[in-house]
Amino acid sequence: MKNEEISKILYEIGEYLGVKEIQFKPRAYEKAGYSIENLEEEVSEIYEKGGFKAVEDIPGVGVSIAKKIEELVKTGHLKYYEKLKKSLPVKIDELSSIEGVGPKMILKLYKKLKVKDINDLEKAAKTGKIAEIAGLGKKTEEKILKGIEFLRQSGNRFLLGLILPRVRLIENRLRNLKEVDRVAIAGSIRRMQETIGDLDILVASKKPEKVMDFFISMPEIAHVYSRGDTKTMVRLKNGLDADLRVVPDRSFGAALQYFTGDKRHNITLRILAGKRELKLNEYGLWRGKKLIAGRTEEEIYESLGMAAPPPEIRTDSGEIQAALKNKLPQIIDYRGVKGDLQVMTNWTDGENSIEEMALAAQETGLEYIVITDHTKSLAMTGGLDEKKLLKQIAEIDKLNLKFKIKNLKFRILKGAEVNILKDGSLDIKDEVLARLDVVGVAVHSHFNLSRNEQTKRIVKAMRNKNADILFHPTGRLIQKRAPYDVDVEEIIKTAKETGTILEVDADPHRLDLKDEYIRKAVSAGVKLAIDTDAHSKNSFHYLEFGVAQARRGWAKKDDIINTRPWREMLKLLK
DNA sequence: GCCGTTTTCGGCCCGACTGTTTTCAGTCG
Repeated sequence: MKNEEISKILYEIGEYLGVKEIQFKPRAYEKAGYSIENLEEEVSEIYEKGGFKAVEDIPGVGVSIAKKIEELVKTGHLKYYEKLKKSLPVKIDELSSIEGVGPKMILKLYKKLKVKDINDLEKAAKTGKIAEIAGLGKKTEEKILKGIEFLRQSGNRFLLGLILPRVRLIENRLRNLKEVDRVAIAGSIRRMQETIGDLDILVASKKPEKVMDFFISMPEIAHVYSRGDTKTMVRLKNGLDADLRVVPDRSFGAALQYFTGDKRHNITLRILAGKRELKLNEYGLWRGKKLIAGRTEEEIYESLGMAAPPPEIRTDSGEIQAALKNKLPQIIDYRGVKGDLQVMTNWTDGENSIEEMALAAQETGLEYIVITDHTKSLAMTGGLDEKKLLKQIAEIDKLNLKFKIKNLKFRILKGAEVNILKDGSLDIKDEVLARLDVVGVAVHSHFNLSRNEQTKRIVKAMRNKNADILFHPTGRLIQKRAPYDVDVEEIIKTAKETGTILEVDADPHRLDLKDEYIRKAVSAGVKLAIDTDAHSKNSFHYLEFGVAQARRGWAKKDDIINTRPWREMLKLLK
């Protein structure tokens, strides 16, 4: 049984216990579920290797939950869970995913109307039965119907890369408003998560009514859920929910800290404050009624005895402890990347010529790019064979000469995105690969091999003495395609052993490697490259998302090879 | 049910908004 399934069951148990109005246990199960969801290793493997004790060592898992996990791993099911489901036969995860529907309402709806799932709920709402229940009303009924509709049409989250330009537009518009003293985007966007659920905007102002008026009159607004002087919630036309909070300037830092999250980070921080007889809320850090800090985030963290961890790593996974010991990692800076090691051109499936790509890269501040068109077995892109590759090498030599004459300080390096065949061999001859500056290798077919076969295949490719970088190592497309089944631990091990670089693909649809694997690779001493995988001259700004991904994986400048000038970068390759 | 540089027992984040039960419970973030 996979971690994903185990954590889902633990979450569900938490929800059942919540509906049954049992105290504190729901959060214990939720915590354990979260912990397991974010484990790098499979619980089944942990159990196999270290037994019951090792499972109990997982944070948030004690004797009781460890026993349940043991039963799940051993038998594939859990009697306790089955019993809960029988005692309250409702699709609890389904119902609680509806906006406005919580444990209390689920219980009421089941007791009065025998509502078991979304379809029952929709029927009950449409026939006006919900409004008849004491404590509920017409508006609740409407809200439920709206919630169901939303869940059906756009239940998923938004890709950060697709939403960020629009968000910055709104941010700048607010910044230019004279009633606005300070503005910031908080939440998952500030943490630069791969996908975001909603938009949290924070404003410091002495005239909140004016700010709210302006906000709800913006052209992007589709619907206003609620409007207050401190908090307004809206739905944007693109389907994104947005919250605007207005706070006094003296509380701006506290609010920014609070709304940036994530939730676990904040809970741990508040408990820490409590232990020092302080109270932390979105208005500040307090000793009794005395405001200790609140104007800036920095002064809040400082008053708690630490530097502020970068938002990207605020996940309560060691950053607070590191900060308390003054050992926060110096993670890579957003301007730290000097070159792009995966760039496509119109020689295959890119839109622009080599020269156009080079000039566009230079405009965004890069010092060099590697041209990495596809190779011959990727027929749909018109992949290059040995002969064409040699021709491209000659073309790049010419362009570099041209740049030199023009006194342009920019270097185009020669490379390829070489296709890994089913058996792990490469589709370009070694003697031609040897003439390239950078050889990227990648899987583009046979995604459905068994874990063992897929891992062996990729490991074999990595062992090729010309294979410098493994591009988009797990092949996932966020919200579209799951990663292929591969043992990433083994890939990391092989990377270390062979000196193969692992890529952090910055394309917002890929962001591959994932943050947890980046952290793992970094701590194993494996070097990484952040590449845009650009197929057009307009895609170099993807670098930001790649850097964000690397930051979330605690990667430092030194861990990323293309933070170096190109000559030094090349020295780190095989 | 979990956890501990206050604790192996006694705690568990906390404030805003809505709807409805006119003084507050439920939900959310």
